[in-house]
Amino acid sequence: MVSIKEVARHAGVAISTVSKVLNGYPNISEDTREKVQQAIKELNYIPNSIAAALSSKQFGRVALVLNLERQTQAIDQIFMQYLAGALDTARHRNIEVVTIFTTMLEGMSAEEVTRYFMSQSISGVIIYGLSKEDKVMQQLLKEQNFAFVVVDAPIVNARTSSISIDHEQAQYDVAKKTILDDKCKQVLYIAGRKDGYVTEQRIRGMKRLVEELKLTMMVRHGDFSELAARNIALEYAEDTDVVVCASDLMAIGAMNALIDMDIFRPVCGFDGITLMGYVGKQMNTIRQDFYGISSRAVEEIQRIMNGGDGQQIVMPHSIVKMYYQDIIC
Amino acid sequence: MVSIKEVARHAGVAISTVSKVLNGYPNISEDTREKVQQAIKELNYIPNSIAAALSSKQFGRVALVLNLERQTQAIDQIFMQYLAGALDTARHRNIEVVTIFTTMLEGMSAEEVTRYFMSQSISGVIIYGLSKEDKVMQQLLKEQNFAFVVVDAPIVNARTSSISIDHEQAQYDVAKKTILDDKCKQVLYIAGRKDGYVTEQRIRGMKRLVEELKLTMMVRHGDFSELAARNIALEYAEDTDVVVCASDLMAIGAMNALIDMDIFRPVCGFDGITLMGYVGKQMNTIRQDFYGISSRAVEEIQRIMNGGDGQQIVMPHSIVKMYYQDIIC
DNA sequence: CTGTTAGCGCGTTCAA
DNA sequence: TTGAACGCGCTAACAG
Repeated sequence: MVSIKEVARHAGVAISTVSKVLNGYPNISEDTREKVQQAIKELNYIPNSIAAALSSKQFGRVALVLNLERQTQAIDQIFMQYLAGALDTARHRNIEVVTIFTTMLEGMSAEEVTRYFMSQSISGVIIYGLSKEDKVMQQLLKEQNFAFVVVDAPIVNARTSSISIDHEQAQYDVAKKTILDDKCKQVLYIAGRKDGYVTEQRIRGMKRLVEELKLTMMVRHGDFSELAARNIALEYAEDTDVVVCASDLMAIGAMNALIDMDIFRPVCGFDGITLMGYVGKQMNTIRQDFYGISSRAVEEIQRIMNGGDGQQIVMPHSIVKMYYQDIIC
Repeated sequence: MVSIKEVARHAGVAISTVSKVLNGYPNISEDTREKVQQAIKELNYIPNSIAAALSSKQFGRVALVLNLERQTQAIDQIFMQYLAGALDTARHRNIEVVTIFTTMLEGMSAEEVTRYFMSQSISGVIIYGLSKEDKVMQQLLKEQNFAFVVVDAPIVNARTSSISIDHEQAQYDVAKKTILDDKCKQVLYIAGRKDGYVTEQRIRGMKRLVEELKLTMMVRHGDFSELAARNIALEYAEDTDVVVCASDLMAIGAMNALIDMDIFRPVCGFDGITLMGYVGKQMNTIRQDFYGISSRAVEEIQRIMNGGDGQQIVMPHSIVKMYYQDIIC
């Protein structure tokens, strides 16, 4: 492997001069700059980013921590988008990224995870799909040994930023559109897991809407499970005008239940995943730009790693109507 | 950040002694070993893996290159399983891994990609979803500058191993089971993309079966697209007894077509993705252990990085019958 | 504008 | 069995 030293010798300059050219420092004459570039080309020199990191003490790698839920495999699409957004942006900004699934961290204490991160020179962590019950991550967030960005969880402190759409408003918007289109009065709301961060926010959105439009609402927790939503719909949908679901997957479950019951009710979902198209019906849903959120998260983690304060970031959302043709064309 | 130097001072020994203890060298007295361990604990010392890599010149990171297709978003599940398998195993074996999407490499020449990999100290590459048309990757494979493991493509050379199930046999197996169950004679086979590596292998499996059971077969290319498969089924399914598809997604398209046509034909798929359950019907499909394949791929890349020769690895497959209840419970 | 020097944190001889 | 010394490839003062 050809090193900076050989380049320097070949170009007849000092090592540091080569380094300066490499890193675009000022105060280098056009003349020597070209000589160095020439030598680099001729020797096919490739800088060693590891050595550079060690020397500059600019470690600062970023861990992408993905908390995959067992039951919702079908929505891997969301995590894939998150990954794509983060990896693309990190590459663009020259940030080293380590992909980590929480399954790999199972059985480790907060301290062990900290040590692991540190040994990997990780100084920033982006968490996707954080659960309230994840004691270890909660502990890490409290200790503030790293810079954090938490996606879809409203945690903010000196070293932690939160990023997500406005779930309260989004749930309000999509339900309102669905309800007004069909002049509904009685709402069945199938919410997410009781301990989920976004669950409460979305319920608040629904309550605001119910008050505003003078509706009645029944709330049941479907735990983001298709089957649970299906059973809830089977039990309660008949007596209501519309079924609002806190996730696309639950909307699909509810829709299937309605088909089995042979009754029609408007249904709306939340996420905008491709899978929605496979049910063959059309539904309103909230579209989130997962790629963009994750891309933004990387920019934000960099800011915090550089000493910036944690803050809350709200991303825009939109309502889309998804149906079969949208998907397969 | 506490370094090895401080540990040495704290323990009253030399730096090299600490290093030896750390790396489990022999010829260290039990006495000093304990002293060092003690100091490590007290100072909460965390080894810096980057510096260790630089010093030992043991870089050897592994790139996971994921070639995501635009049209098949619904099967992100497969890539997620691949990722999980590779990441888990890499962590277990203490191999550094870099996750890369081919979209990040678009517009780069083979040489640029080589330089990029080298600057990242990447010496092994695992490729998922390789396309025959990917000139850059094909070039890299030819140049053999890195160790390679290619998943689902039959490429083997001195520095490249191939790993996959036996697609010929798997296609044969699942079709045979489906056909024998219903005593079919006329087969509609919806194959994958014409230039796909696995497409030919699976067609061979079908041909063998057709000969053996004295069937007639019509082959059409559905390009792994749900819509294309749907259209093919609409056009030809009526005149056949059974529809065999080279992917689950196409099986879903065919199944939906059959429902629209209001006729019944047994359908079988290939992949075993969760999504299969959402069509609400039961189908045979090939189940691949994506996690296990990827895990094995990491072991293999390590072997090749250590100088082993490329080889072909065949993983086992199985047939499963998937239906709604399997998925949501 | 350029070169010299001193590390970054660690692994690895080679003497002692 | 231990430790001093060197070097991995590079960056960052500082001096010239």
